[in-house]
Amino acid sequence: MPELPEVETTLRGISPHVVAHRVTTVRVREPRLRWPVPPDLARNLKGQTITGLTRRAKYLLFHTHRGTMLLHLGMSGSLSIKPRQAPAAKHDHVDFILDGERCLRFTDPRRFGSLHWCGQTPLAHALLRDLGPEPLGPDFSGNYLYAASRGRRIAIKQHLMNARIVVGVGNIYASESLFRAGIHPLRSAGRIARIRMHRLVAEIRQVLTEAIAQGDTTLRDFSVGDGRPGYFQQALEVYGRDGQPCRRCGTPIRAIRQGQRATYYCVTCQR
DNA sequence: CCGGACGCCTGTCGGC
DNA sequence: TGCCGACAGGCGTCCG
Repeated sequence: MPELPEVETTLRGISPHVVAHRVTTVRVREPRLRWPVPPDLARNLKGQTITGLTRRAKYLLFHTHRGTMLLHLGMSGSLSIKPRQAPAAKHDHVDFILDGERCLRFTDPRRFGSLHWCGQTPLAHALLRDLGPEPLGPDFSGNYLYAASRGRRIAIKQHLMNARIVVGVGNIYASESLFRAGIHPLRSAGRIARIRMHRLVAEIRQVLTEAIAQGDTTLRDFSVGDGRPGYFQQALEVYGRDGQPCRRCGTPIRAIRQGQRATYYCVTCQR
């Protein structure tokens, strides 16, 4: 399910229910996620107050005085806030009881998500250590992306989805931002001019920002975890529009495969 | 170092 | 209707 905007929306939705609240019980029904849920996770977290909730790439970081829990939603994961005694459905794998009252529930049909426990320096964790800059942060600039693309023969679309280059640009927004920037997804990263990289970075930031804003709107209309929109019903320009006319020029949108992932683009608007 | 392929899972959908 | 393969928004790991 989640690309970065969905993760950010999840963070904003659950934050008020989680931050400054105490985890009184951890219930792991299914430890077989992408990696086994650490056996000591419950012991470490139990009794701790969540002092802060942050995000790095698509990981959510639950901070406590004893350490930090990392949570990744994988492709089909979601978090919801439920009453303490809410009956568990099929893919409800982990419950965190908060103040003995409410329940933060992790649901994930495909079990590509994961939970980790790490110490006081979570950013040093192996999964976070080598990640590139945040797409909405100050370090992600046209100059940076240009420099990070020198000598790279890989297609720009796959380059954007490389978390060592920049985090949080998933399959949907890679296609969408390349369309907005007028860049062909198959073009070699190393053969894109600096000025076009500036444009591309601006479009990535713009499309992610719009999606997050839409998430905020959605949050106002639906409480966290009635599981409402899986992903944003945003007006996507190319993603999933194979054969439909380009909104800009009318040429049918084309679908191809790049590294086992679907790519959508307009042959006329993107060069 | 780089780039490409694989695999972890379940659910859904289209075609026959 | 039932079966079967393809595919799904991620990403760490392995291999050449």
